[in-house]
This record gives sequence, structure tokens and C-alpha cells, in this order.
Amino acid sequence: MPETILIVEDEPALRDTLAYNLKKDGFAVEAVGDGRSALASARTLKPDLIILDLMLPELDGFEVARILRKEMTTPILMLTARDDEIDRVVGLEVGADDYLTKPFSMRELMARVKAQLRRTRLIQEEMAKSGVAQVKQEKLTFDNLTINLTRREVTLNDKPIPLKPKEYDLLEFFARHKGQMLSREFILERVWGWDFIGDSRTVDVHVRWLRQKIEEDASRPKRIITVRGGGYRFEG
Amino acid sequence: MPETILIVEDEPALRDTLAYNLKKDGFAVEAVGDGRSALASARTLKPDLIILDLMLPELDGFEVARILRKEMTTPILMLTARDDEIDRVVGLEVGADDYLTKPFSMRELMARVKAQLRRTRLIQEEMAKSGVAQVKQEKLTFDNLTINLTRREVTLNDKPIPLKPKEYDLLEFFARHKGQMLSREFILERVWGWDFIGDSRTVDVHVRWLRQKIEEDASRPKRIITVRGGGYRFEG
DNA sequence: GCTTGGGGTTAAGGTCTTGTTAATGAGAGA
DNA sequence: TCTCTCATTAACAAGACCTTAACCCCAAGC
Repeated sequence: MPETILIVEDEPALRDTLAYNLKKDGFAVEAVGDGRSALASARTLKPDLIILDLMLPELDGFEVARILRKEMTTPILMLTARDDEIDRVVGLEVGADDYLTKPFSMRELMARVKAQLRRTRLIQEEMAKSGVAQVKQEKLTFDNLTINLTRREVTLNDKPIPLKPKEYDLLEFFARHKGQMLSREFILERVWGWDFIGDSRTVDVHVRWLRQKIEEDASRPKRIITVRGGGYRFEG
Repeated sequence: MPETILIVEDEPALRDTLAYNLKKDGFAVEAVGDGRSALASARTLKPDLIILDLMLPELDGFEVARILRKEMTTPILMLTARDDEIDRVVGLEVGADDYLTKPFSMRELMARVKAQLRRTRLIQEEMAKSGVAQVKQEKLTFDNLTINLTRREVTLNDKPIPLKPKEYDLLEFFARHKGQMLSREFILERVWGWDFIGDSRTVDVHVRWLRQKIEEDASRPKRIITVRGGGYRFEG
């Protein structure tokens, strides 16, 4: 439900500030520090907006933007250090949707993020209006398991699986972080909310319910793997 | 065919500079100096983008933007004199897509104009690809339920169903977003308006009334489905 | 084999969401 | 101004859902 934002910034201090402020405003935030992880995260996370620093280790922002542009229409907000890079950033070469020149104020960034997201929503609206209301349905697919983000519905072998709200949230979160080991604390923070006070065993219970619904054999899970002493890992 | 840009700026010097530079880059430019003409031009000209100064005689930029937003999705780039107006400009109150704080460089303006237009073009391509009809739809039909958009009338089994204004708005909105989960907040924002302050339970009540009128068995709805923890979903 | 600790499993409250109804208020039109 | 319609909100009921806590089981180390 909350909109997801991917931050790609190698400088830890700025990255944290960005993440903090966006979270405070109710966004689901994921932050990475290099180009290669950026690609990976963008692909599995399917964020609603990407904040991308131009200067990056491994694979610079130019490259990342160019690649992502071919794969998705997700709006990209570029962070540049030098004013004279603007032309390349916004031009056909990269195709960012917006940019900010460092240093910038957090207020300005928030304003631009919101403007960008609102535009996206407006456009979808427009598409719906101009005819058959078939907006593209966003989905995450793993074999015979599909999570339809637009419908907030999960199907297994094309049969809808009724999930309780928290189960769905949890599964979506797992799916967006496929292959990563996720500690109970991390899951609680992101799915339940930073203000959740309670037992981390709560996660276990929900995992069990999920397993019963999406695993072939819940007692021998293949999708949601237990990492003893660590947490869980979703394998797809 | 060149893209058309409408400039709304009361200061002649700046207006001419803007027009000159945009023309030089191949845009078709129309420039006006006050809010009232802005509305008129925007309506007849249907520009691809509007550059709108905040401070205007007759009708200020806030008002102009607010009015135009309800009529069209044309991207609006706001020019503001003061940094602290950003929040209002980009916020829900006005809904500009981008803004520039005076003074700004022409290069920066051009960059933002192009970014904005680029995105619009991208989206249109996307729309074309997904085969969305260009023609305005007159009716939306779902089995035995028909929504006549031009007449603003709903029939079930060819029998007209009397709907109250908000009920109709809500139903049309659902219909245009068939298959999408819609949160109460989203519905409120779109059907009630950006500026609606109030209880999200309001939606529930209207949904109930709608269900009573268009569902076969209102207590076991097949069209307007409750998505627990999420909102509602119209299934057609 | 035994011990230990983490994870699995279950069911009982307690809490939160939604459905439903009715009263109040706002606004249009007579 | 009065009347009527419609929108909004409050309040309660019903039921779905979440959390906790208790108990069980298994894996790994001894």
C-alpha cells in the first residue's frame, strides 16, 4: 500500500538522511550503495520511484538509468553534483524524469518526489479514462505463484489463495526481497512498522500460516526457508 | 508537428526570453500575461506543457493551476519567486508537476521542460502499446450492468437505477478501475477531491448504498469486493 | 543418548475492521 | 424561509484477524 522508493547513493550519510526523511513521510524505502545492487533491487523490488546518484562505484548512474529505462517506466530522479551534467542527464542519453543538483534541501527533494509520484498516478487515471480501463497489472511471479500487486491478490496455479492482510503484506515483502536473508527484527520493522512493540515470535506464526497456504508441503518448505539463528529467506 | 508550450508570465522581459528560447529549440509557443487569458488559451490551445508564473494579475497562478488541474492532465511547470512556496505549489493544494525558483538559468528551464515532455511522450507510447482506445468511451458495460457516461445514468437489466450524485461518481470510478484494489484514501482523493478532510468511513457508507442498488445480494457482494486491510475492488 | 535453544504449532483472548443503521448537518431549490 | 435531498459522522454489532503464551519438536553440540 505505501509507495516504494529505491535510493541509490554511495555516500552513507546522505543515503541515511534520505531514507529517514522518506520513511518519516510514510514511504517504504530501500537503499543501496552501488550500481549493480541498484539494478538487482530495481528488478525485484519494483519501486514506484528511483532516486539515483550519478556518481557510483561499480556501475555509474548513467549506465544504471540507461539500462532501467529499457526495462521499466519507473520515474527516475537523478542526483548530480555538477550543474553542467544536466543536459546529459535529462536528455535522450539518460532519460531521467527529474534531477537535483547537490547540495539540495530535503524539502526540495520531498517536493519533487511527491510531484513525480502524483504525476504517475494522474497519468494512470488518464489512461483509465480514455477507454477500456485496463491499466497494466503489476505482478510478481514465481513459478506457479503469482502476487498481483494491483489486485492485492495471490494465486497458486491460477487459483486465488485467500490471505489475511498481514499474510499478504508479509508475502509481498518476502517477494520483493527474494533470496535475501531477513531477520525477524527487520521483517517486523518493515512489515509491521517501526513502532511495533512486541514479540518477534509473531513473525513465526504468520510464516507458518503462509507456508500452509503457499507451500506444497508446509512441513518441508521450499519457498520460505528457515535460516536457523538468522531469520527467513524467500526463494521464490 | 512541434510540441506546443503555453507561457503564462506577466513580466514582459522574462516572457519574451522564455518564448525566444523555446522557439529556438523548435517548440510552438504561445505566451500570455494574466491568469484569465491563461485559462482561455489553455482551453483552446490544448498545449503539451504549461509554464505558469505564480504571481499574476487578475487570477493568480495558484488559482489557474487548481482550475486547470481539474480539466486536464497537461503538465504544469510553476515559476515561483520564493523558496518557501514550494510546499504549496507542489503539494496537494495546487498540484504542479515541477517548479523553478527565480532566478533560474535558461538551461535549467529547458532541461525541465524536456524532461516533462519526455515523460508524457513515454507514457503515451505506453498507452498506445497497450492498445487503449483513443476514442472517448460512451458506455461501460459489465454483464447486465451498464453505465452510460454521457447520460450519467446506470441501468441494471436495462432498468434504470436511480443513483445519488456521489453514488454515481463512486461507481464510475470503480468501473474505470476494474480489477484494481483501491484504498479508501485513494478513493477519497479521487472521487471526493484532493481537499476532502474527513473520515474514510464515508466511503464504506457509500459502498453499502451502491451495493444495495447494484448487487444481487448486497450481503454477498460479487461486484464490489471488500479487500480486508486494503480497501475495495470492483470486479465488473 | 542427553541437553539446550531456537523454531514449529496451536488455541484462546483481545483488538481492529468492516457492515449497518440512524441522526445530524449542509445545501439546493421552491 | 422552508423543505427536501443528500452527504457525513457517530455508534454499535459482528466477525475477522493478530498476538501471546504455552507446549512440542528437532538440530546441533556434548
